[in-house]
Amino acid sequence: MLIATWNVNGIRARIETVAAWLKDVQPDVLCMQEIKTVDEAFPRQPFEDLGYNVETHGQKGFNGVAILSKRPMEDVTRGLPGMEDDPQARYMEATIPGDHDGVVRVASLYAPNGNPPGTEKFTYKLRWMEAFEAHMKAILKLEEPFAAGGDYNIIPTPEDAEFPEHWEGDALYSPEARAAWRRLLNLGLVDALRAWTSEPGLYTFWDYKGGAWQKNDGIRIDFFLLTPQAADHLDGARIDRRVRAWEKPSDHVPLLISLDM
DNA sequence: ATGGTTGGTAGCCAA
Repeated sequence: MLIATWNVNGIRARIETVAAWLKDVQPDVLCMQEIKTVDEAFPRQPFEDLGYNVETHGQKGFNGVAILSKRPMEDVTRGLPGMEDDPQARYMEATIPGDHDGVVRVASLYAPNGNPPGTEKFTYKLRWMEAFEAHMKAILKLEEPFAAGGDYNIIPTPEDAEFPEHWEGDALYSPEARAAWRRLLNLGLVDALRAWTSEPGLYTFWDYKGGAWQKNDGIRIDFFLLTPQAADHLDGARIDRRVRAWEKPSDHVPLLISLDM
């Protein structure tokens, strides 16, 4: 089964782009971030018309995540455990049956940006990552297939940026954020794209500003982290950078994984 | 060279 994650930067501004991409690639599941709308205003119809079930966890104006799935979803949960008082909509999960007899639980997450460092936004980013790490510890104990897809807002290594020097002093490249990422890997979670390929220059985000796309000033900040039981089924991972050159693009592009299940 | 695009909103705000 093909599972994708894509920070769409406003679903109401991206209906045609996302629908065209779904028609072309036909993923079984799409995790979306930054839908930037309340659930009631999410444009469900165009995606239901393409054969997708739609579950959302939105808020007014900012943030917001969603999961689209061709197969019906079960046990949908909204909000990150340990962050129950958080008004920002950044996390949801759903259980999705595979093509055969397997089942995978999927998370769609939008981790805080955290800029600028040294502010409340930065401490919120670190607090959110701590809660996510604690939740992943609990997930790993279940020893079940689990795929956490989304915008982690972390540049883990210099190899994850075309110009790492551009990101010195940025929250995404801060020692604290990178340490949070390493702790997730040290728990035993697998970076799906890196498990599949060691190809350099793989990025998922190019800023709208300063002609970043034209200069290939990209960073890899969108990921699928897999439990070992999900990684056992991994039989492909790729970034679809074509869409960054489309009309009215998001500043992020889709990341896809294929699970043989 | 504290920059300069986009989306959603009425906060120049967040990214």
